[in-house]
Amino acid sequence: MGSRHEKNALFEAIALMGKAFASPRRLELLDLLAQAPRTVDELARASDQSTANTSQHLQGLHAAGMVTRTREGTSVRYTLADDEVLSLWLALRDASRARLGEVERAARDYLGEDVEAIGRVELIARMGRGEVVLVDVRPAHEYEAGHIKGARSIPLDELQERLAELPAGREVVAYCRGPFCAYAHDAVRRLRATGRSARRLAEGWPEWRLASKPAEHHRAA
Amino acid sequence: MGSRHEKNALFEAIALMGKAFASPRRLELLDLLAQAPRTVDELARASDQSTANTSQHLQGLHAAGMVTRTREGTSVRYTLADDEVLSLWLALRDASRARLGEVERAARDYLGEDVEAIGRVELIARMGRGEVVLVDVRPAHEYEAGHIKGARSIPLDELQERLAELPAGREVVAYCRGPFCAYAHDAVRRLRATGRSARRLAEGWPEWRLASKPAEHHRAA
DNA sequence: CAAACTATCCATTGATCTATTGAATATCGA
DNA sequence: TCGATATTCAATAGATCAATGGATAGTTTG
Repeated sequence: MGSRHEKNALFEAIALMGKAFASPRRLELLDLLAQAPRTVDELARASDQSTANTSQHLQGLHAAGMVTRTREGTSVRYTLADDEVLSLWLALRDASRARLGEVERAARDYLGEDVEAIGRVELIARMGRGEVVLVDVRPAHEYEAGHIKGARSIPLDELQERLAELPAGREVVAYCRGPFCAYAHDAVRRLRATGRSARRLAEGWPEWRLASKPAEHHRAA
Repeated sequence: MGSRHEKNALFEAIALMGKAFASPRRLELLDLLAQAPRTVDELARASDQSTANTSQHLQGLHAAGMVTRTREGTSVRYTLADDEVLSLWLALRDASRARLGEVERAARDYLGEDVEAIGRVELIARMGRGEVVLVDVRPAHEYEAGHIKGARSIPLDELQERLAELPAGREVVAYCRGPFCAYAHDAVRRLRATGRSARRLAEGWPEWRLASKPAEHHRAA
């Protein structure tokens, strides 16, 4: 006990979990799972990689205790293990954005020109006064897996056809998966192109949900 | 914009930071830096690895924006970049402990038989009533870099010789670097061997400091 | 300026990780 | 039971990473 050997073993064990965060593919899977549980096949298609590869990465995440799986008939559905994993992923994502120029640059390239955002507190205030209509532009099944109270679901695909559903007088606020998700940006651009006033919510559903939870610990700068 | 290529670039950029957490050596360096800034040479000796290797890992951490460095004469001193990095490391450590049996096992092997611990709130209460004496058993320079208010420094090395400094009537509470640090465990065992009543503080200095800070965000399950 | 010291660079080696392919397994429905 | 679908396993080659030892560069002291 107390020797170098045991100490190494300890850090190696912790690094097992660290390694899970070391591959872009796995991070993308985590990001998808943060929205809703999914099957291997769905994840493979959503992340544009082979099923075998997806399965392997999912097993890596499973070995690190970060996801759980349940068999559903012929397919296997993976789920994020718990909110601790979710918050860890969000913290890593935010930290990397704050300190790596590459991330910020890649985000700009991916998201296109920034569109005006609205924050949590302002949204709550304006919703309370009935001044805005909140729209979840993620795919329908992600909305069904959980969404901000008071939001209506209009997946980005269907936005053009369903414009009429949006009351003309009120500002539209769109949200999606999070700060690195292009859906809300896209939605706002399209809405503005039709002359409506629209903004995007700065955060996505997972962040909103975590922030709404009774904080047990509190740790993060 | 919005293509698969840009999305890949984004996740690759985030993974740059994830990779920093993927090596046990780097984690050990982070753990040491969480206590106090140190030079390359100090880190190399504290982690039992070659200077060249230590330097390389430190540069990796630097590239990920997790540490800063300042030249001090002939040597270079590395410092943890900020509390966001610290809390990320602590969160990873705790999460891995909670979900990987390997970590818990390795921790037990390293720490030896568990000794009775005292929590934050109880300690504060008892200190307020003057019932306990709080001892920081880390190396002196870590104490100097920051310590719990009201604690006195008695490095583990010097504990035997300085037993007389501890008032006989009061319970002794020892703390050190954190839950995976053996110093406090050791100290408590030795104190008890001399017939004193002693417990270890469940957390270490970095956790204490973070928990005492005004929480800005709060994120972690 | 030279000597001593510290940190970094560099090339090499061995180990580990990733993606791919094709085969194997499990479940469901006919 | 057979065929179809979904997932996992096994084997491979290519890429990346970690550690080593020796050379190099920057800083202080004599």
